[in-house]
Amino acid sequence: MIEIFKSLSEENRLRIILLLMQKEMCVCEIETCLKMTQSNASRHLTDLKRSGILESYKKAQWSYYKISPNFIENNKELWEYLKKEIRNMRFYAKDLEEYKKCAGSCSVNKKPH
Amino acid sequence: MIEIFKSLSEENRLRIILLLMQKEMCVCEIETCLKMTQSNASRHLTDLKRSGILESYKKAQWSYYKISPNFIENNKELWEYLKKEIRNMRFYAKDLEEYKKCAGSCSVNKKPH
DNA sequence: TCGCTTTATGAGCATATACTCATATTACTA
DNA sequence: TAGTAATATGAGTATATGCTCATAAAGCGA
Repeated sequence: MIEIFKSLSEENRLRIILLLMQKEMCVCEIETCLKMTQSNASRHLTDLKRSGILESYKKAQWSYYKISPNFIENNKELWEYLKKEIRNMRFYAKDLEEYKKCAGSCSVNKKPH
Repeated sequence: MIEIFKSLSEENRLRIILLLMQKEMCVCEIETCLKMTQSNASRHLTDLKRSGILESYKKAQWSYYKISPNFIENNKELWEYLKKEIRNMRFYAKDLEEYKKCAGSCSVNKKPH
């Protein structure tokens, strides 16, 4: 439980969670949306994964991260609390706005096929 | 919310919360129960109060701390989660044991009256 | 009043955390 | 095959955190 609370007590990690509440994303999308360095995004994602809040899988050269269904299942009250309270965070509106603009900015979405 | 999570992500502060779930206590009782220095206990209590989790009042030379009813009211899901999950902490049984032994150890309870 | 108890807090230290830059690895693509 | 994109991670730095010892303030009681 302490590891979970520790992960949740950092603004940039909560911002990542807000994005992933919309849909799963790869590192470079998150990095772009939140305007953070690749290194920093990757480290926060690793942290959130280690505490069990996120899961990830690889597909070609991309690492996709998403909220862990297992986490939600095992931490129902906390998850409800988080969903409700994250709306009061100062980054909420701005980051959701940014999400709409930049989701799909990753080059995987730009290929003509 | 971040301040709350930050307060909750430290073992000694969770141990204090466990004690205060039983009943309100003064600093020196907590200090004795948890075998921590007076300074350390006081600082953790100040932290928990600042994040809104605890309230305190003074009575003679004692400062009594308790879980803030307001906090519980405003953070219902989180509180339920905490009550449930704190049972799984490694300090749970031991500290409750200690609580039974040392609650009331404070000199205010030793007066003849 | 004087000494004791309780509490809060300043100072200092060791460790943890968040961040950046640089680099290695892996996978795709021209 | 060479180059590009995406990702993870080592190294280094600045700041935050948790702890202790020492001290100050406030209240009680002999």
